[in-house]
Amino acid sequence: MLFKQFDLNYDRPAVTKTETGMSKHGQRVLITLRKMIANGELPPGERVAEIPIAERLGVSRTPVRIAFRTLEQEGLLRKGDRRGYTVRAITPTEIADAIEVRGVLEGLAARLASERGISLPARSHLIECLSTGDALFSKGFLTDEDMETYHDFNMRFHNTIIEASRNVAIEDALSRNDHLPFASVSSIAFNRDDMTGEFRRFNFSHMQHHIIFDAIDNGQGARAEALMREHANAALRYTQILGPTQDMPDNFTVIEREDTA
Amino acid sequence: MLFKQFDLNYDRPAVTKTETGMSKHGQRVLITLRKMIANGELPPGERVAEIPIAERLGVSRTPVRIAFRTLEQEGLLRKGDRRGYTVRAITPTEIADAIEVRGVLEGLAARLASERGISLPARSHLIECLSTGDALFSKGFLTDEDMETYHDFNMRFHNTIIEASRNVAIEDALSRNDHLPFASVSSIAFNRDDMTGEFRRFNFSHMQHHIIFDAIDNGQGARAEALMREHANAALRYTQILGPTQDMPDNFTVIEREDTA
DNA sequence: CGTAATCAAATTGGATCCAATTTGGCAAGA
DNA sequence: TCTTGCCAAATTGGATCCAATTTGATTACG
Repeated sequence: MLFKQFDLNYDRPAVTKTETGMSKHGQRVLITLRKMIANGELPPGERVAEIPIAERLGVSRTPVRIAFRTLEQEGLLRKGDRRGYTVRAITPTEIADAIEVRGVLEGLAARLASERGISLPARSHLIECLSTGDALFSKGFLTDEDMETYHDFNMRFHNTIIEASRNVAIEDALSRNDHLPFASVSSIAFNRDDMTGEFRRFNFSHMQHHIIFDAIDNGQGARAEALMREHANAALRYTQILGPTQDMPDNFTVIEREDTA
Repeated sequence: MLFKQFDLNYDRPAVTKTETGMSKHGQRVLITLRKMIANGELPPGERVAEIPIAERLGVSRTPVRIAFRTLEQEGLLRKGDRRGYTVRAITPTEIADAIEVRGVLEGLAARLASERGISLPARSHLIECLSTGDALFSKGFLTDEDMETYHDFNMRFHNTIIEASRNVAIEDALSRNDHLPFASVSSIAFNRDDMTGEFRRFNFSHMQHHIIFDAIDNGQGARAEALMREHANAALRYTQILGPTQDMPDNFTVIEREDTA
């Protein structure tokens, strides 16, 4: 997990995570390109060629070629008719679309988890996530560290329900959204200058978690589905914050999970 | 589009479609590997290495490497912990899961199309698809050529609704399913030895198309969504036909669209 | 002056070579 | 006989080279 400002420079030497055993260059190129697209360093509509990118990142064309295909699959690049790729525009509308899709898919997961019943370990895990949140919000305020805690158990809460659905296709369908900024649970943003407002916002989200669990735990599939759909709208706020240029204001902090795939 | 038996051999010299301007080898390798996985020529769980596949297909390792990444994104391959890829098992359960996801996503598309209203050209296109079907079924029986016609307008009907939703994320989320056999509208199968039964089955599907259009055309979003979800279950039949070995009986004919991406 | 044709530069895809890492076997010692 | 360590073979990823295709520009001709 990463805790950072949004507008940091991504040109750092990428020292982290050399222990994975995976190829160094390939992963780094992929992650770097994702971020360059996400923050507009590669403007939407811009044509990207292999050679300039390879030189810019200091690698050969091979890992760049691999990364381009992957980014095309992820929807971040679009291949032209004849030659080359262009950066796909990630507009607030597209993010809102992706959030709506996520709500529907996670709603399906919640309904299936309700109908099929969740395992005891999964249930315990969800309860643990809820308790962690209760402890957080019972203080009456939120710190920056609390936000990281929230981000962590929020992600686990959602992933647990997706697993509990026992429908592997849901995770596959969601994996595309995971690479769009702010369209998945793997990234949240909050305004450091309005922590009171953010407390109320995230507390509301947490209360939704409670009633979603209640619905699932009582086998109320339709209720769980509707609540989870509504819960996804909590992320719609980011489409209001982000302008057309995708500039995140300086007083916002972004927490996101480091992409691995 | 392709009209063929399911168990033909895919080792033919691949003469078709040289006019696309796209790379010959890369596309062919990708398509061939998809089919080899789909029909079990590469058994589930089997470890696939670059060199044997490259030699088997008569190309160098480069296009195979590209194809492996794409197939991993599509969910047909899974990469091992340390090295290599393994063929992901495509069980009837997984196909059923994917069909359920498709129903939910297309249901969302139908609801959005209802709520936002469809354009006049899209409406005309849907009506044209319905008329084509009416002409087909009014004969009282179906021929093999009719099935190809059905497959064609069925695909266009569904794609038109997805476009009419004006939510681009839906198409992205569905694109993964499109590569699973029988999980998308791009492939249908029918029993040549029971064309009477198939007539009734596809006629029912067509009637569903009618009421889905009616719901969309009247702005009944919830109804359209529910109907489209139910409509997806028509594909669930394939999970009954396909055994655990994914063997399609000889008396079944499969119509599927040639994969391009 | 405009249009078409040809040629050069750029870009992409495939093949091959090289380095790095892992896997598996074989041998030696406890 | 079992375990451990080392070496070789295999596999993968990156870099470079080569071929094919496209773009665009310049020139020549109408």
